[in-house]
Amino acid sequence: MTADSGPSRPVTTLEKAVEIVELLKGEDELELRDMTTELPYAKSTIHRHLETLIDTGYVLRTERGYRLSLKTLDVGIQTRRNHALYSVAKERVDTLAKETGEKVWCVIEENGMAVPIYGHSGENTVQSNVSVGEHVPMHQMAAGKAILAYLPDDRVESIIEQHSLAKVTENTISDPETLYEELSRIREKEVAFNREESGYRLHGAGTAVRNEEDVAIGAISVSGPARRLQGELFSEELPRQLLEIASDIEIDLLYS
Amino acid sequence: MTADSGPSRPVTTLEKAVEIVELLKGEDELELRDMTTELPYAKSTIHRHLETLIDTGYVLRTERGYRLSLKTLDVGIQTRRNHALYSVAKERVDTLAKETGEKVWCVIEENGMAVPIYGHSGENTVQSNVSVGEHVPMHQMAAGKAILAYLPDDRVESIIEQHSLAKVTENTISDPETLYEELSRIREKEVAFNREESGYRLHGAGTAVRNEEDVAIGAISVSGPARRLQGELFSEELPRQLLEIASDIEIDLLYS
DNA sequence: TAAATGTATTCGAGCCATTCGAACAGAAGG
DNA sequence: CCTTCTGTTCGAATGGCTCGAATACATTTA
Repeated sequence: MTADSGPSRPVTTLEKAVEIVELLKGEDELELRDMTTELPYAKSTIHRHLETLIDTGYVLRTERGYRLSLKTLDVGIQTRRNHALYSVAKERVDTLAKETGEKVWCVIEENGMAVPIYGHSGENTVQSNVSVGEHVPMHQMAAGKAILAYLPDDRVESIIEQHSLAKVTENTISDPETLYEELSRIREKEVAFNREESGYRLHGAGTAVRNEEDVAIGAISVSGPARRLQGELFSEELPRQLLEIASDIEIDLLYS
Repeated sequence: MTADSGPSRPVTTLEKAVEIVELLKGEDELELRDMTTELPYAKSTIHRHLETLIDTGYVLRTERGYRLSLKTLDVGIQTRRNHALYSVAKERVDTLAKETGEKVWCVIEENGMAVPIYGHSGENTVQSNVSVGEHVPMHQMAAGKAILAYLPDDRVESIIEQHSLAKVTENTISDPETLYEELSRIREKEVAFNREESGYRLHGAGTAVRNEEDVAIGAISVSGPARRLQGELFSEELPRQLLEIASDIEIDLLYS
């Protein structure tokens, strides 16, 4: 464990509030009672926290409980908008989705996790296994692997260490050695592939978007049914389109 | 002032944390120094809060400061997904945007404010003056007025009292009497119109989505350039489409 | 290179706010 | 009407938050 174990003197009151918010996040609404059973704090303590959260506008009182307000959505959307990659990638993602007919994602890395910050569906898009804002293990996505391929070695190591390589399908890379080989293969072609590694019947391809130092700041990926994403389209056509869009975005980022 | 002035004994530590988050929300990134000048707390206090927020994953340390992480986006998106209206309205909004070629919104009310929770652009959509998650005064939007028209009188009164009727253009309704007249007119036609009331050159039309007790739980609206949204299309065709979609959504909500 | 300036981070001590538990109120159900 | 369950209020105590000062670190200036 080389990872930092956090601040020496955390603000425990704030930690409690975060626990409450994360509890509410999972459910449509919760009663005070439910929270007292889930959290090791006195009923009155949680109640007072909730009152404060209501006062600040982040929690709403419903007929039979409490839920998070859409002020959380406002914060999230603003945070996304503040990302350099988002604004320049958005329209290009849209057009690529139209061209390919498949789901196109813009993904960034955060705390060692892959986070889709924007997605656009094409004409034929099927239900996908990720959604905006979700934090997904890097090695399970084409975009995540593409980013890993262009991160400093020590970062890659610490990410693997921190969140081990969980298997979700037969094809998921769960061995560090295999992953390292995969990453150098990705660097060769500049494209990462996902062949049913995140879910059955689903394929994906992604390319990193890099800064002036050649370090990944995100990735663009296309995902869809394995049945459609195969053959030359998958291994040649899509990569070409992805490399083009990534290059365009890189240029936009440099000169804006 | 009939509004509650908040809890008698708020958790001030939590309030401080919220202030920090809201400060970060506005900017791409902030240094600790900036925050000490903006907030009346000791440098070490803010520092300790930030450390805790980093530990929980909601704040990231950048090269030269701090910013909110995309965990906030995750929370916001989840909150939206938990909304009953969102999931049923989404696809219908998409199709209406395709049909009309204009921007279509799904809006709900929260704390007396109109909040667009989902928007889909059509073929000809122009840049709009609101975005997802933003909290907008009810009287400035077609959707907001449509919702107000189907809220209990006392709620409407308290909303007007709480957030007064700010003018943003010549046409914005800023007088309560005029607004009440407008609301009864909306109830007659079941459709609300916005004629350059939220921004110049922009028109909009919206209809409320109501529950079994005929109380608004949200609204669907179409907005676009005044030049296009006019004449019979604006006053007849769009309202017909909106009423249909709203009715469909109401049925979906009742039987699901 | 060193000094100087401006940051961030650590730490001790005091005191205030948080926390708890218990008591109260209010709703729901039998 | 009583019982049970959930939410709300309140006093007291103590433990954690806050502050300010001191330290460490980075960046600029002479």
